[in-house]
Amino acid sequence: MKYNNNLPIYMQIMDKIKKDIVLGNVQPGEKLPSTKQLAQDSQVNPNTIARVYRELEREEVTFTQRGVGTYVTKNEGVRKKLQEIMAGKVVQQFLQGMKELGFSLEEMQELIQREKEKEE
Amino acid sequence: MKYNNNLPIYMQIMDKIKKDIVLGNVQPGEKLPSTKQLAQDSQVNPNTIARVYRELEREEVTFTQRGVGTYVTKNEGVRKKLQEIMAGKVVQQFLQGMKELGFSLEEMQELIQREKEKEE
Amino acid sequence: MKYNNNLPIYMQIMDKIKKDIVLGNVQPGEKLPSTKQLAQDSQVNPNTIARVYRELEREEVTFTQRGVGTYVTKNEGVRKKLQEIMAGKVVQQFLQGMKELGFSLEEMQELIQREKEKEE
Amino acid sequence: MKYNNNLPIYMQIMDKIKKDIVLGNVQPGEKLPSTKQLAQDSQVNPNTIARVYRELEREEVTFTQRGVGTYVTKNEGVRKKLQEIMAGKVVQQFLQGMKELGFSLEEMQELIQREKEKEE
DNA sequence: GTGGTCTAGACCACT
DNA sequence: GTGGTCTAGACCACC
Repeated sequence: MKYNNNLPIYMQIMDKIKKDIVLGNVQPGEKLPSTKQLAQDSQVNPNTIARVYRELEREEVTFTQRGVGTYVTKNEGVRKKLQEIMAGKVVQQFLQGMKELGFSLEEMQELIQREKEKEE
Repeated sequence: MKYNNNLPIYMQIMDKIKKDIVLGNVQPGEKLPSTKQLAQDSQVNPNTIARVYRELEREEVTFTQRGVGTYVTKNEGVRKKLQEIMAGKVVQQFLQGMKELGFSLEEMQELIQREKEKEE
Repeated sequence: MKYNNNLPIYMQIMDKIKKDIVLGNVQPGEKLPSTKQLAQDSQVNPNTIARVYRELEREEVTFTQRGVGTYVTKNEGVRKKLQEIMAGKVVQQFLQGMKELGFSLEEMQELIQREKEKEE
Repeated sequence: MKYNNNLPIYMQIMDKIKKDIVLGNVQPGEKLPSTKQLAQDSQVNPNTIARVYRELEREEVTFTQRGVGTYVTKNEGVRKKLQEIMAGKVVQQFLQGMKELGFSLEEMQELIQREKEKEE
């Protein structure tokens, strides 16, 4: 058994940016902070941020204009797509965690239903 | 921003043991491996395992006989209680994660429903 | 026969702190010395003090602010409660010790009474 | 602060023997076990037991006949005297402990009284 | 600077 | 051989 499964920092920052896109905190086409700026804000090495932007571009979430900056892709579908992917991860984690505790899908539904009733 | 949300090793191992109890992999009253044994198996320092067993005893999940070993509590209710507590945590994590992505409880229900249909 | 009835160091230090709270030497809400400071003062390893503060927090005698310090709980009732618990222990030890010497409760009362008269 | 205040083993064994005399488990004039025998029973070095008997003799609790054995003193008063001395220690410990917790002698009396009522 | 965790290795008490 | 305690020293996260 290994007991250190932390996500690398660059992935955590990527997730944070994606979440901001999903929630509309940053809009399609909007400029993201400079590498140096974000490095300072996140208390992280600029190389790490460079990697963040490189990977985001590879995933076609952002695009980069050399000497100018990094922008959120203008493709409007990106929001929806990101939301689905990230939600999928959360759902899978939930399903796995509950299955490991011996719960069936029906029981999971009931638990969510109970939350709904609690909210009312 | 926080870029480290890992549980400490001793808690991860506690969770692993609790999960084993919930699933019936270890029965009430059954002896758990010795600290040194589990330390070796888990590639972890014996002190860390000592802490695991100390905290589990505090939570009345196990009991300890000095010079003999650590045993799962004989109280049959423990299984049920642990299941509820641990499931509660997984559910809360799910709810929070999905809310952060802008999902409503209804949408979460639909996603689980879709999983159910996938399974059939 | 057992020839070692010493409390572990960490418990002795816990008792010392509790006693200080009971006597008002430290007030509710007051900051306790840092682990490293107290470790130096007590000529004890910082890990041992860490355990002291961890257990005190578990008993809700103190609370901890990560990166700031450890404080006596603000709940005013703590003083009274601690006093009762600790006095109970002293009384039980007394009762047991005297019973082992063949004294009755009446005789114990007389001895305390004699102390009272001595004082006057 | 020092946190190791264990009584030396030889004193603990002396106390045990005195307690037995007080309670009449061994009678005045009765023979005590041999050094070797008691050493084995107590899992202790024979030199330690030799010291026990030497000190008990010095306190005139026992007397020794060379080549024969060690005996409880025939003086009938010894029982009473030992009881008083040992009880005095227990009482002093109690008084000090309670004073450190801020209790008055009256309050101590009340607590003992409460024990008496509990017993009935 | 604070507390929190972990390792390495030691010694002790109990069986 | 078991768990319980302690030390020494290290690294991390938070403020």
